[in-house]
Amino acid sequence: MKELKQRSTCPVSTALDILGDKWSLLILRDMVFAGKSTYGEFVQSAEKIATNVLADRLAVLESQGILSKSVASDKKSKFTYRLTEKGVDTIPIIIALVQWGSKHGSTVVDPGLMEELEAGKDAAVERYQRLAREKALA
Amino acid sequence: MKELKQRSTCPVSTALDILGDKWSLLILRDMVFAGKSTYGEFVQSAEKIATNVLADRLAVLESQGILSKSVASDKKSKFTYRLTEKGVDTIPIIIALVQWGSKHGSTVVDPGLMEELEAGKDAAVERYQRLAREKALA
DNA sequence: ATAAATTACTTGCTTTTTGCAAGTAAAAGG
DNA sequence: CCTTTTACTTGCAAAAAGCAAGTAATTTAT
Repeated sequence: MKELKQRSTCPVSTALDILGDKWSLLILRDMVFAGKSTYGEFVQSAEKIATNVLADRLAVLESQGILSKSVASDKKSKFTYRLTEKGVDTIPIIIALVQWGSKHGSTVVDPGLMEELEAGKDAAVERYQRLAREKALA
Repeated sequence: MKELKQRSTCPVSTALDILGDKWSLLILRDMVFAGKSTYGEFVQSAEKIATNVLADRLAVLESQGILSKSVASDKKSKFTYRLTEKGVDTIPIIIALVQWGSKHGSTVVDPGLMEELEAGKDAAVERYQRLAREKALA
């Protein structure tokens, strides 16, 4: 397991020590909103993550118990990454980022998601968490 | 001003392009929870930010309209940083990080804040946003 | 059976970001 | 004045991220 440097015992700080890099939360976003689960799918994202960085981030997220890695059902040369409960618990963070980004950035937002968020953020969070848990069991 | 590199038009991505570095959200945390407002106060945080990085982050956050800089009321060699409305809107992100960090990290959490969050997250968010707006007017 | 394609990486090198220690400069206080 | 406060800047080292290419175990196609 890769040892993590903790800057302090503040919860915000420890959360950022794990998730506060340039890519981790974008990988989690792809899992939550795009249903991605493989290395090959993550590589294809719009933001163009470098393959060595992706491999490193996946290893850290797995070692931190945020996602689990298992051999895919169809091929044994393929791996499936799924959110653990600790990973599912990051969804409120990601939703908060969606809201801030869509309000203040020059962004293109899925209208369906926007509508759902306006109708009620907590309900949206719970729905995506439920979906992620269902996937994890599949 | 400093031009920001945008990786994509996804709201999560654009939010992280601005806030997703090692220090910005910790500076905002200090403003929201510790009521800090000056360079000297930010430097003293438990996580020990380097002074050049602090200066750079403050400049970026100001140029992005997340905080405003003004001469302090007492001394003109002192500056006061305050959250703008765009900055106040980051509070839900910070609260989400507090919740995740306190649930999953080895952290020390203010019991009063924990209790308030358990009683209702939205109410806590609104209270801290109200406090930040009051400060901004002072 | 074998050659080509898929899948998930690794390796070596460059660039960017962060970290560290010291120095500067204007203003305030004694 | 002379010292302290306040907010930085500078120069260099270390760590993280970016880029292009290469490797290796399957899996599919011929």
